[in-house]
Amino acid sequence: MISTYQRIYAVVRRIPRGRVATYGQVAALAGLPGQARLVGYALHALASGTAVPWQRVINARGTVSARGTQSGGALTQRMMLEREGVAFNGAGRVSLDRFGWKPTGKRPAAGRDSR
DNA sequence: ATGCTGACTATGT
DNA sequence: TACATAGCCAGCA
Repeated sequence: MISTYQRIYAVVRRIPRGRVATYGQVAALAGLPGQARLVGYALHALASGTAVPWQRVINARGTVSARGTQSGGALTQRMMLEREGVAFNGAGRVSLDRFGWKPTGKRPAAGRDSR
């Protein structure tokens, strides 16, 4: 039996490397429009060992959300994303316009700088 | 069964 | 752009 969480994990697993998706985005794809909190909570409850690129899931602001415990975990996540090719600006934010994952398969044309 | 908490988002100031 | 407030669902005590 698949729980709501399993659904979220499935969506997150579909995020290609070098791309990031917002909680709201994943929530909508998982069939939970507006329930971004559940996505974050699901990832929090994510058991170690589960193959889910939770690191590619960030908030709508393009920043990495901090999780109560495990201080610095967000920092590690940021490092992993940079390793995949995701660039962070001085404010520690990611340009969703360039690295935001397009579930529709549509891509903002390769190599497109907006600013 | 009820109540609280939680990796969020949208809107208003 | 940043801060504050309201709404939402699932899991645990």
